[in-house]
Amino acid sequence: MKSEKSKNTQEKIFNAALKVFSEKGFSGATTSEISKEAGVAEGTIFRYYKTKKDILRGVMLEYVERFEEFANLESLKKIIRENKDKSIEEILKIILLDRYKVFEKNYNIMKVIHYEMQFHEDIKSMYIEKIREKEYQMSNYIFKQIKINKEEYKNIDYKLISRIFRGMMFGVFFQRRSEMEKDNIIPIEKEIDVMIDVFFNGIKKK
Amino acid sequence: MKSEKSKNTQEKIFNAALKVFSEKGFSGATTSEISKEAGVAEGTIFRYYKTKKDILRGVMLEYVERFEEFANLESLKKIIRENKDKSIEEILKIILLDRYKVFEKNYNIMKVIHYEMQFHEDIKSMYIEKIREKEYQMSNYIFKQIKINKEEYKNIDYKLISRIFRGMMFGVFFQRRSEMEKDNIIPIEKEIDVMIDVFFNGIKKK
Amino acid sequence: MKSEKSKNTQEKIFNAALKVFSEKGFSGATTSEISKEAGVAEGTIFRYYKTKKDILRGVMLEYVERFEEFANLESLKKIIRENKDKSIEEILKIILLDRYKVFEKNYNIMKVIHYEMQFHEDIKSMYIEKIREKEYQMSNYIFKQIKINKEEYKNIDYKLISRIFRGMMFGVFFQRRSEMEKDNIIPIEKEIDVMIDVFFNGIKKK
Amino acid sequence: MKSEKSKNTQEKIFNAALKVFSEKGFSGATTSEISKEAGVAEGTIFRYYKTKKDILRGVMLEYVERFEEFANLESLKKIIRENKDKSIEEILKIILLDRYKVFEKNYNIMKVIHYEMQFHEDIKSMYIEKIREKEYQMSNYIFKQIKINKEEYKNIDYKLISRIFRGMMFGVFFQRRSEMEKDNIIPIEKEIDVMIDVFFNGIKKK
DNA sequence: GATGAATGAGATTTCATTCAT
DNA sequence: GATGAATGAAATCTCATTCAT
Repeated sequence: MKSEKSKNTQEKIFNAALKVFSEKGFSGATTSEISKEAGVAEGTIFRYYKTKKDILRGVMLEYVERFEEFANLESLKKIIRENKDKSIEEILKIILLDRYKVFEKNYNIMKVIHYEMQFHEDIKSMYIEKIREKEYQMSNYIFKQIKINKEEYKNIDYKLISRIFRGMMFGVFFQRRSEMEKDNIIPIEKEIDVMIDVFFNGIKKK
Repeated sequence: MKSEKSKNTQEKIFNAALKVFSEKGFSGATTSEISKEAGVAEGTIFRYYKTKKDILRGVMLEYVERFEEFANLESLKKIIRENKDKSIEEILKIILLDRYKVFEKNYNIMKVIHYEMQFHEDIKSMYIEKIREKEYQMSNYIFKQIKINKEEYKNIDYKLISRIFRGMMFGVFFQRRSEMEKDNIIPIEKEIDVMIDVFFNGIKKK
Repeated sequence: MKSEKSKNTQEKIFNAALKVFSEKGFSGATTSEISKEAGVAEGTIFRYYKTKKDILRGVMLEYVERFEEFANLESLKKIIRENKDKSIEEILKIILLDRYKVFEKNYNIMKVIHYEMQFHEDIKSMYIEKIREKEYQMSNYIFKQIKINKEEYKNIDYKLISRIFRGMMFGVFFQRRSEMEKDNIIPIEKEIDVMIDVFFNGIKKK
Repeated sequence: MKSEKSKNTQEKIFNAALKVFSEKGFSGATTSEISKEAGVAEGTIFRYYKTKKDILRGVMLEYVERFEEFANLESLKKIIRENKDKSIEEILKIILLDRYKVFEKNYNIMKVIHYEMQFHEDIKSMYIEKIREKEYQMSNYIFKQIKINKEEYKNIDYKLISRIFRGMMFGVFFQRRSEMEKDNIIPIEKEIDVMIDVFFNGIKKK
């Protein structure tokens, strides 16, 4: 029976930890800094998380939860169904823009997990099972649809196409974030537009 | 006057540090583990590097050195000149395959620097100046060439095309490495082939 | 909001550090020994002092504080005022005896600071500003009074007389302390008596 | 059979050690810095001194040697004999000026020994036996002479007078050295003049 | 529940000393 | 004799975790 207040405290700790992890990395973060950032005593952290590592597990669980909310096959199918009148390109542009916004909003949590999973087997296997596999399912689903449409599109292994698309998408997204210090960056809408246009033009028969 | 012996010791420490950094991250690595891995006393490390952070700087310097060796505008131009009879697609396939091999060989050092630059301003600014800018120059150079060839290619801002291409390339490369536990992974040659074909088909006029 | 308990811990550490510093010198002292002497864990020291050097700074601050308490121009003037009926010699005997008692009580802290200021510029400049200058002001004040009394005293530069007096006083004080292993040492009262008598007889006109 | 070269090396090490000890203290000095200052390899030090502590013992021995050269009862008596026509004040002024010059020349070595003897019993007992006792003997000798001259001088315990005189002398000498940063310091000749005049006037009968 | 002082294991770093060349 | 690379014990310092209040 979590009280309002204690829920609030846990949240403060979680947010503080996420901030500090994303700025210093898990190992570089100290519970002392997290407690200061959260505005609680250092000991309080350990009433909510048994160990520092446990906070990281909490971050992972939150990541999975958020991911499942915004990225799942059902909602993808729903979007496609609801936009039957639009071309697949148009639909994907909508999806990617949405994904980029989610990406931006959840950048810190993603960054932390992507970095730390290298060093923590439990985080890694959970990531593969709960995130990566879902990600692959979704992109595979899209390009399987296209493969069916044999007349218009080239006959390329849909899994390979799916791989390249995913690589391109995340490559472009991460590249944008790594250029945050630049001021004349191109708008994301324009970049997605061109990315999708080139890619789909590329996989079409002439 | 570095003796053979001492050069050897420094190398052992460097390699050990690189290995441990890539397995545990900079903060998660301990000088004790590095010394064991290198087969030297812990104190010996500090004859070669003033501080642990200094080892990371050494890794960065080595990265820059290696990068400048294999990735510079001159050698890129040379490859293009030497392959004048081949199509731009063919040339890029050669370049990308080469880059992937370099990427694989230098994966650890790249991974370490890409991750750690988030947490160390000095590493980050050096990375931007010495690596990223050069990378951008090179890909921009390639797509500027194509732009000139107006008849065949669509009229898209070459910098934007260059961005998307780089994103795709690194996205695909990193995706491969993050899937190392998979056994049925597609050969890199095939993946590059399709990637280039789709991308160049995509930017051509119909 | 320092609790009683933590104030007590800091004091234990301070006293232990002072003892060990005075027995081994700053560089020769180890935080391990200080912690044992203080009866706390070694790590506890660093909750109260950021670095070992910081403990020395703490010692310096304490020295200044104690010095300002017992040695300031106002209280000197007060003593003189209150003893108007006594001769200057009698007054100075009272002052010197008091100073010697303070000297004995604060011998360790004085010794540590006097020695260490040679090696630490920050300690030295603080010493000069906060201690030596005040010391000079006070002795100068006394001998300026005497100078005014032209009839009785020789016409010697009061600053020079003041210098020699200070030198004699501290020389005698330190000589006593450096002979602690001797058992037949003359009582301080007698030594001060003779010192003052000789000195004032010496500066008087015949 | 010390060769010229090796004698030279030992001397270089000795001088370097003395310099570094006087700047950093014995514990604060490192053999690495001494070797750099001496212009020899670190290992070379240990061919001439078994341990770092041994260098300090060497410094002590050198101090004793120098002291015995310039300060011994025989030469004191000789000076007095040779200046029979001069007053005791005049003779002491000559002696003190000479002692101050020796003091200045040997300041570093004195400073090091005076500081370190607190922390090293062997150094301390050697100091007491070889230096302090001789020092006391000499000043006692002088004031015993004066005591004999009962008519002119007050009847004060010659040992006490001797103590105060020594305290004054070293107090004044050290005070001068501790004011090295000042530029308008009074000449030593003048200070000695006044010091002796005041002191001897002070111990005379009216 | 919350606090924050205290802990102590372990991390980084220093440095006198050794020894192969 | 001289060198300086290597050592490892010990020093300084950090920090996750505990626990009395």
